[in-house]
Amino acid sequence: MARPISKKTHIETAAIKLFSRKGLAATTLKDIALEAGATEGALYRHYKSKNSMAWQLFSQELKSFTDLLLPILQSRASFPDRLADAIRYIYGYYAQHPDRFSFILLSQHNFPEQAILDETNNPNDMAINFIRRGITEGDITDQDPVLLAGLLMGAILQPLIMHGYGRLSVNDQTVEMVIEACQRLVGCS
Amino acid sequence: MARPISKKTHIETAAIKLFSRKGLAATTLKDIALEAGATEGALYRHYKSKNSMAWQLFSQELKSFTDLLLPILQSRASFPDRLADAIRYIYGYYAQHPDRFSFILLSQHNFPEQAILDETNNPNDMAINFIRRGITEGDITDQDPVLLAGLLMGAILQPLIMHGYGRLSVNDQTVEMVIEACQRLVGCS
DNA sequence: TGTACATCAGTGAACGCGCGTTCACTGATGTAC
DNA sequence: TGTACATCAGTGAACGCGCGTTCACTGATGTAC
Repeated sequence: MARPISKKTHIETAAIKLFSRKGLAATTLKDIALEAGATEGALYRHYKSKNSMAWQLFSQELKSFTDLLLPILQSRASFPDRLADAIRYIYGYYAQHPDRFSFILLSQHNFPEQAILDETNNPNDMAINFIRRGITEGDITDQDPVLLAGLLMGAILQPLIMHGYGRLSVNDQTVEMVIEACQRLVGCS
Repeated sequence: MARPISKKTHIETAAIKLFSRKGLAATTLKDIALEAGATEGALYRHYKSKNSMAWQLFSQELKSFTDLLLPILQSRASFPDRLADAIRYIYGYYAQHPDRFSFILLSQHNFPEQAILDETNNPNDMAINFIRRGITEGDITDQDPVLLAGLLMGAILQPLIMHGYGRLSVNDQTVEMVIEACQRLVGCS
């Protein structure tokens, strides 16, 4: 018999799934242990505490998401293409890992004090720098990059949130429409 | 001496403030009582339970927000003007009542089962109907109204979320830039 | 006008449950010799 | 090769704290007569 999947993996999958649906505070260790087929004690073989587990999972998931997004935003492609590629990547990531993506999205504001992420991991800063470069290189008109990044991120993410709550179906055609709308929004096409 | 403000008002203000900052699950009745200058028992003179209090506050706050938004969306003004007026109203409401607005925004997904709001109170449906009318009356090109409503709501709300976390300052000029960006987004100008 | 009673917001101590956390123990696996 | 020991993921019972909730009581206000 092949080596079975470790309990740690089960615990992480279960935790991310439950955190993404019920939120950090409303998810209990009992919930997680039950979903993972483990005991509550097993959790403490791998994590110091519930909060430290949540934070550890959050930063590892965020890193795995941003590690591939950053090179897209920084590539040599044209501005509209970079924007389109980024949106395709985000929607593809969500389609493949809905729980992991929702977990990042919903937990991002739950770590008040430790929230000192460097610029290469923080999606906010990544978006702002992306817009800044677009302005510098003359692809979009000069305006507040922080505001434009906010408008853009909201437009990109809200349809995914609505999909998560069953209010919107998302397919390849949807993604292309999101791309067109976002290109209009930033005024680059 | 004038009649003092009732404890109930203090409790409601405190609850909304704390709920909007820490979330429903992470806010305790002790927190609320402390902030309101009341005792935990006092809470049960006005509400059946913590959850019922949260739900009652949420629907009353949502109603007070949407009661003025709906007529703007349904007015006889041109489509771009209705959109601009709606955004000015939303940003004005946030400026006047940041806690109440954030409470609506952050709590909207915390009531899974009772979430049967009618179309006149549900901001999602209001936005969709607004877009639908724009399409019907030929102000914007025919496309999925649910998706476009999502893109629009995301773009409008995200800058306010960023303001709440201190990442963006918002003034009258900002609002006008949001309006222009949203008009480009829906493609109506 | 004063007196007796009803109402009700608010108090503060107490309760019990569920939560995160601890800990002695088990059993499987790896390692030294 | 077999034996003795170390390591460590996982167990499950137990613990104590903090939470939402209850309740007997208080005191102020309104009302009937």
